Amino acid sequence: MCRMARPRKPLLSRDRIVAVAGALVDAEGLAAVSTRRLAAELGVSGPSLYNHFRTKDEILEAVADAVSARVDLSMFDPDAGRDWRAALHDWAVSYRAALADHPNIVPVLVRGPGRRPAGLRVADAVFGAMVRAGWPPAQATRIGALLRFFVTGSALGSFAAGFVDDASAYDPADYPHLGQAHLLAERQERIDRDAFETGLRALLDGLALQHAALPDPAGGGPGPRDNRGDRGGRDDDGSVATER
Amino acid sequence: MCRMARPRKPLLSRDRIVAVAGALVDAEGLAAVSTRRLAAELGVSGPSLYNHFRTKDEILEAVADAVSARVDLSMFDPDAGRDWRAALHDWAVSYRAALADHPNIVPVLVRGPGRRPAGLRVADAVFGAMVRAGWPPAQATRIGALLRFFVTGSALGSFAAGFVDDASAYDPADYPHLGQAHLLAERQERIDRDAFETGLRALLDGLALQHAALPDPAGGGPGPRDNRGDRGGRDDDGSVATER
DNA sequence: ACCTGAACACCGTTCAAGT
DNA sequence: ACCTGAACACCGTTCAAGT
Repeated sequence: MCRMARPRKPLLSRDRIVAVAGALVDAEGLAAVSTRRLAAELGVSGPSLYNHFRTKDEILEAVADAVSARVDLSMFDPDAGRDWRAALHDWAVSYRAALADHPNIVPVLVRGPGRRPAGLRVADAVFGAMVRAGWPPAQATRIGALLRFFVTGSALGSFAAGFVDDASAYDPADYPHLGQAHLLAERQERIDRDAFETGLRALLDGLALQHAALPDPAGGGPGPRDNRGDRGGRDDDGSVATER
Repeated sequence: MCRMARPRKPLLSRDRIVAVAGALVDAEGLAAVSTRRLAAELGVSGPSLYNHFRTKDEILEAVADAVSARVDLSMFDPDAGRDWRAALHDWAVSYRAALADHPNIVPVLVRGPGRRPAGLRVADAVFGAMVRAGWPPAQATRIGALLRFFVTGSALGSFAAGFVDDASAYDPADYPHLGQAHLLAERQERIDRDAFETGLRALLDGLALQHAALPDPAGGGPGPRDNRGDRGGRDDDGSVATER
């Protein structure tokens, strides 16, 4: 009966806030998350959240980071025995699957890894593995970036999603090639997945051509060089000349 | 002096609203666009906007469409004499440039072409040109989608943007490969552009391998088939078996 | 330290009223 | 037809007050 202002045991924790916020985003979308609504879901009043996060945006960032943290990175482990191409493929597939499981948070996620720890762990793992595979550091940076472009783009901007399932919206005189556009809507997921697979294969095929054209690594050893721990750190910032 | 409720000449038009909204988005970002703020910028009161658009979101969609409309599509014109690869390259570059000119509207743009006319014109142009170049219709659909994934992903989710320009945020013990991370921030634009170029080349190289492996088009004519106007329209919906 | 209600300065949208 | 002010049901965030 005692309606206290503060219970002996804290009602909230960052983890619980993030878990409930994530569930709410998944169930009802980003727009459903207001501080008042989220607080109600947690059984507290709105301003209570500000004891644990500085802004609502920080809460959403934490939700996004939790999703990023679920992306498998084990394929970049040197002990996993995956070559760079197989590792990139597995990573992209795992990355896309994680985003597809939580599509509503993707708009937050794509704002960049930011200070989110999981985003940084990903960038570090990709970079390290590509350098170990013989890619110049500047190129390793680009590969991490461009694969992220492709995966997040495929998770966010469904191409087929645009085609509304309403044939009357499309006058064939305006769009001579889109007569079947309304059919595309119902097959959206299939098309997006096929486009993702086609694009990923093309991307990896194209990168393989570039990798094959790489000069032998300095020192001329037979195996792939492994420079964990002793990179000079002076050419991993993009300062290496581009090759075109 | 007469403060009339309605002037003899309308104060607003859809075009003027879109133009001012676009300028506001460019100058101060999406968050700065409230109906009241936009109306003030237009010299009217908030609710006036609802005489021209049904929702605020429709206004933003129109702004996004205006940006889409500025993407060059002339490279897909059969008279332009560009092969499919050169046309895709030029389109991707033009597309990215249009988005880079108006980065703040990109989150709206990536929600899909929707009913926006410009988005549909783009999809139609790419699809038509790819089919003319001999790609099976299902594959032509995928190519449009996957290039859109890559271009929008590169415009939205800057990889380097995540690295805050503050070395203290990165404990080398946590991220062994990111010692120079704070340097990345100031080179963000360069890295993103290089990653885009590297990825685009890889994508096109990879697609060229797939195109070269295509069986000869039915009918066995020497030139690329041109089926403008007489596609059956029954296999452009993704029903063609994938080749993996 | 952690939660509360009240309050501030906003939102998008509706609507009756004006001309 | 097109614009207005008033109003409704919200926002994110701050803050003094409680324990």
